[in-house]
Amino acid sequence: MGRPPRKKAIIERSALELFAEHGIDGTSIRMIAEKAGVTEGALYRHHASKDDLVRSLFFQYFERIAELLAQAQESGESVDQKIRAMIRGFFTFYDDDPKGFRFVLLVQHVLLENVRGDMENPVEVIMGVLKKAVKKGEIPKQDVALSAQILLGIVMQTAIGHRYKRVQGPLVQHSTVIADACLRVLQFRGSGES
Amino acid sequence: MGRPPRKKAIIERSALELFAEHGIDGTSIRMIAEKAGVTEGALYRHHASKDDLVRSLFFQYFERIAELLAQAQESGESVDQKIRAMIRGFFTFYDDDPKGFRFVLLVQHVLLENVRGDMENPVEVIMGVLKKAVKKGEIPKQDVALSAQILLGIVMQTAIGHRYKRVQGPLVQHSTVIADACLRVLQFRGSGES
Amino acid sequence: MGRPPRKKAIIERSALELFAEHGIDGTSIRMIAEKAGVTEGALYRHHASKDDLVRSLFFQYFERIAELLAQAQESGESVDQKIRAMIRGFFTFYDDDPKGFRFVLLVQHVLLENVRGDMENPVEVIMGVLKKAVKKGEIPKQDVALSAQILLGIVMQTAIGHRYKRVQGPLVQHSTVIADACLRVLQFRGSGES
Amino acid sequence: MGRPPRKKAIIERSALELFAEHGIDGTSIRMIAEKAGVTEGALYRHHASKDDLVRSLFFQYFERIAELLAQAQESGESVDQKIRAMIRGFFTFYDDDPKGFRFVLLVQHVLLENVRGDMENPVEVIMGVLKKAVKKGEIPKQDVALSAQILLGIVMQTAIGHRYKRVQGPLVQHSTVIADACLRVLQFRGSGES
DNA sequence: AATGAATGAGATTTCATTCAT
DNA sequence: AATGAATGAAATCTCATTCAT
Repeated sequence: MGRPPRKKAIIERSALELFAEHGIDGTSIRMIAEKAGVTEGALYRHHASKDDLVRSLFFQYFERIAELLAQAQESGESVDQKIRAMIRGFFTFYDDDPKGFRFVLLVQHVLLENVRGDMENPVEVIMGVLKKAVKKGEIPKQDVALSAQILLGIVMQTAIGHRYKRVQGPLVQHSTVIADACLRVLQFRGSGES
Repeated sequence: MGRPPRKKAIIERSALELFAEHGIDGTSIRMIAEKAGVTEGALYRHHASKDDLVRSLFFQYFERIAELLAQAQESGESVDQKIRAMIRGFFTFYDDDPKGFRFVLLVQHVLLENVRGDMENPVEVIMGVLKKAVKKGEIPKQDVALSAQILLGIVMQTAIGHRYKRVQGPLVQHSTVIADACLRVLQFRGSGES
Repeated sequence: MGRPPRKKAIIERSALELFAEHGIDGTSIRMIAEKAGVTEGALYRHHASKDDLVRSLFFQYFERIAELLAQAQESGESVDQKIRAMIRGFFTFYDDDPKGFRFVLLVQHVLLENVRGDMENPVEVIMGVLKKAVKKGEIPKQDVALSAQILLGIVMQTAIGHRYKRVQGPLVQHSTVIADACLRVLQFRGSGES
Repeated sequence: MGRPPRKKAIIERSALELFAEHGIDGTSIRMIAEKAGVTEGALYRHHASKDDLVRSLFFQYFERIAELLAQAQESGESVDQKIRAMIRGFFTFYDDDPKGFRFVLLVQHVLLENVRGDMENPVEVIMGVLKKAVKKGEIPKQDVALSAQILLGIVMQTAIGHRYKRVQGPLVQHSTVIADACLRVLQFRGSGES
């Protein structure tokens, strides 16, 4: 069996960390090669181009996040359970790999437009949850597209705030507070707080 | 005595728009000069470097936004009035100059760390409002730093969603809905919505 | 009467000092203008170009040095008197204006080729003195061109050594020692030392 | 495994010759690349910058000259033998590679200050020889630092004079005359010239 | 599978000089 | 007489990519 993609994984991780720290354009092929302990040419055995490397990394993460949300969502019955599970899942992901998160944050603006319609997509997953909740009467009728954006904003900004030291400690610790805020936004009146 | 610097404003606006559209690294000095109708060298009379140009533009906007929030905040008596005024102000700013907003969004991650402590700072303004509201008993005791991040996230993501066509129409139209959501997050029980 | 060439002199002195410190190419028109307290354009009222400025400064010094040597030479009767006077004169010049000397040192290689045959020329002055001394039998027959180079080398290197702190104190203090060395080179057996 | 760096030596020699002819600032990277038959970028594989290239070339020569003098010095017993050998060695070096010499002459003023204390240094070698000669009583007590400068000046200026056609023929031909002059400067009374 | 020298295109920046004011 | 904005040309350097070894 051997371990064929050893170098490939090292290269990708090196690239990711450099991208997260210096940005895409601030990271040269040479920097990646150096950090990965290979030469510049070797990179092209695994990826057709720098652009291809970035894309590949982005979609890996993008899919992983969408999947994570989808699974979390399935794990709960009611909206509040689903939302809580999703937020916990997302924050755990952040705590495990903050550099990965920062990378996604950086390239989202460039690459979101390339996301194919048929791909698992975090925003779509959230909207799906909200639509079902409205239909089931768990939350009042509302502009679910807008609500989904708001939830996304809350979660993302919490993570960004963490990066700039405005939010302290592991993010999972804040899961409940954040989830509560989200549910208030959605006007969920459940077993909730209050 | 020398010629008046007719081109400075044009250069800055051209730069801003290109930065907003193609990103900082995606915009070359040549592109800016071309769009502004000057030669590349002309740029360096007004700004020491590309970096300096970016910085200067960012801080212009940064201060303008902080000021806008500070003024809006003063215009209201109660938290809810303040919050509503701030959001309306911010969304109006966005509607007037979406490119400016997009630019700020792009560079914030690079430049936020350079913000001096003595500068007007949007996050500080928001936190100030929240602290006072807690003290006055308008909203329950809470982690105001975290709450400020949440509000910021809600507002920013709404604007981002607008850019990616997930939120439609002028943003001011959504002021009330968004403000309501923010107030629910803060657990404000006022003259509130229904 | 007035004082018309006030600015011109300031500009030239500023240029000279900057050239001496940073070299010709290392000194920009802007630097000179700044140091002289005028604007870039103003420079072109007094000198047609940067090149012209450099040339003009060089020939001013070049002639002054040649003249200085010529006068010193005339002040003495015998070779040794002439040589001693020339060296004392040259070192006094250096002590009075080391920056001027450094400037001349810098540009000599570029400009020596442009020296016109009819100009007063330090090397020619020295050679004239030597030729006459040979004719008068004060010193033995020798390759006066080569001897002139040697004398020049001794004097110049003493000045260079001063700049690099290998030779200490005002250069005039070393006049006698250096002149003695030069006379030994020329095999002058006069009232000489020992 | 990669291609051997066939062009490195060619680049360095091309650079040296252009520097010698047009000066450092008068030589552009493009000129060097063109002369060497490579593209501009190729230069940066072997040297981090133009400055680095200049430095590297200078120290190569600087060390070679210091070594040459050190060896010549060891080859002789008495001062006069040492001095004669050093001058012969130096002039041979000049005759073999006048462009290299001219290059060293050009940059010495810029780079001498960067010479590390632990490097072989021509001036130190000369001073060492003189100190020992004084101690052995071969030459009278004197300011050896100043004497070393004088010897250096004599030798250097001879070479400069050669470049400006004031001294003719291969320099080695003048070794004896120059060495004699140097020994007279030092007041060496040996088997000397009559 | 991998190396790293070399390419080719482009980026930022500098600067002597000109010229409208 | 002077200003300083703007030009135009060039300089240094970077970098994704290719390819001989």
